[in-house]
Amino acid sequence: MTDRATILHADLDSFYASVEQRDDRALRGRPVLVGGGVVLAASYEAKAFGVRTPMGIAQARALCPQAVVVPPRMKAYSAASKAVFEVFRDTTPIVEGISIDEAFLEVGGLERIRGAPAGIAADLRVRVRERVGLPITVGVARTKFLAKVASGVGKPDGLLVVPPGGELAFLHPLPVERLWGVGPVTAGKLRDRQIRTVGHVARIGEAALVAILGAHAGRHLHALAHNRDPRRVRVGHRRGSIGSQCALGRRPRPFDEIDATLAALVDRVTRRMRAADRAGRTVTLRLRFGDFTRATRSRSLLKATMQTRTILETARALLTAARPLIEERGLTLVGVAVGNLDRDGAVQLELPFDDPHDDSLDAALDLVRDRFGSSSVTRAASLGRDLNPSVPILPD
DNA sequence: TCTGGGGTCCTAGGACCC
DNA sequence: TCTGGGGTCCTAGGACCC
Repeated sequence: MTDRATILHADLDSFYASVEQRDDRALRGRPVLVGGGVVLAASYEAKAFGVRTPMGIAQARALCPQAVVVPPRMKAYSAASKAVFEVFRDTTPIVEGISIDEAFLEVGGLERIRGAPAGIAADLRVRVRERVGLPITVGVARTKFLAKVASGVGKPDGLLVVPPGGELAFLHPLPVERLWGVGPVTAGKLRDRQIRTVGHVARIGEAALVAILGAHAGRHLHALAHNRDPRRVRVGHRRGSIGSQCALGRRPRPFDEIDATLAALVDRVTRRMRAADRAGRTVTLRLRFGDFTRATRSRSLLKATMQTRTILETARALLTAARPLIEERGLTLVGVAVGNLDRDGAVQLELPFDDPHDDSLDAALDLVRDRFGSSSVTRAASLGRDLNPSVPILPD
């Protein structure tokens, strides 16, 4: 970690609702809900009434009867997102998109050209407002995690810089729910033990946290509570799966109808795969039942494909196998996803090492991990006696 | 007035391999 | 024949994110 706060987390405020207010004057200053069955986005005027996502539209209307409900216009949102990301990339080449409406930006090393991070962040907010017409909040900190927390605290339409040295004073009074990765289940486990603030998480020690949450989550949370987060801003992320799902409602459906829905989902997914030029090898069928339990069934093919026929055949086989479960519990949601997407553009480096336990191999791997991100680097082969060690680099 | 649609990452057991 | 370490891939489930 450097001694300067150079990581920006930029997060559009109530993104879908803001786009609707931008495009329709009549909606400005009024509570706006975007959604069909549930609220996908609520404007701050609506949030003031306690509306949250994802809440049923009916419940949201009850809280805020004067709200205007508009159906989502995904094309408008993705166009707005593209325009905002252009502003991001005009600011710095090191942009890591997290979702349609947020990204990390690394602005260290831009001092000479664009000035200090706080100024860059302020400019960024102005330019997003001028060029795209949307409010955005930016958090600035030394770590990704803290920049994200800062933008959350700084909302709406704000800028919050956490100065180096002031991190723990900022972080520790916050409720644990503010930590990235703490959802309802984890928060509940902590609350059961009277742990409510980040400061408390930091004090109780790693071993205790591991005992409560398990090895990975415990260590991770402990590190975050001390603002230890070595992750760098990464460019060139590629997703690992493409999927589509469809809620069916509570009404029982004949199996034929479910099968037809599955075919439509597979068609949608394979179209998107072809548009993105990504083939995948693992087909996953996602099911949700009347009692809200879930099940997934998956099968891996020998070879990656984007062919509708192959993927549909596989998905159908999974659906047929799950038929007894469906008839027993009643299906309320069906989805299909194709994962294990091929990593084209993979580079394979063959590095000869006489001694398989040579530390320099690990050093080389660390170097590559630092450049490309740890999840995109794997060893091709284990370093057994008679193997030819090689290191593939897979930018994802 | 019960809960959308798109994803990510982690865990854990079993099969299989050297 | 038995034992062991070290590893990969597959499948299913679960928590979490926006």
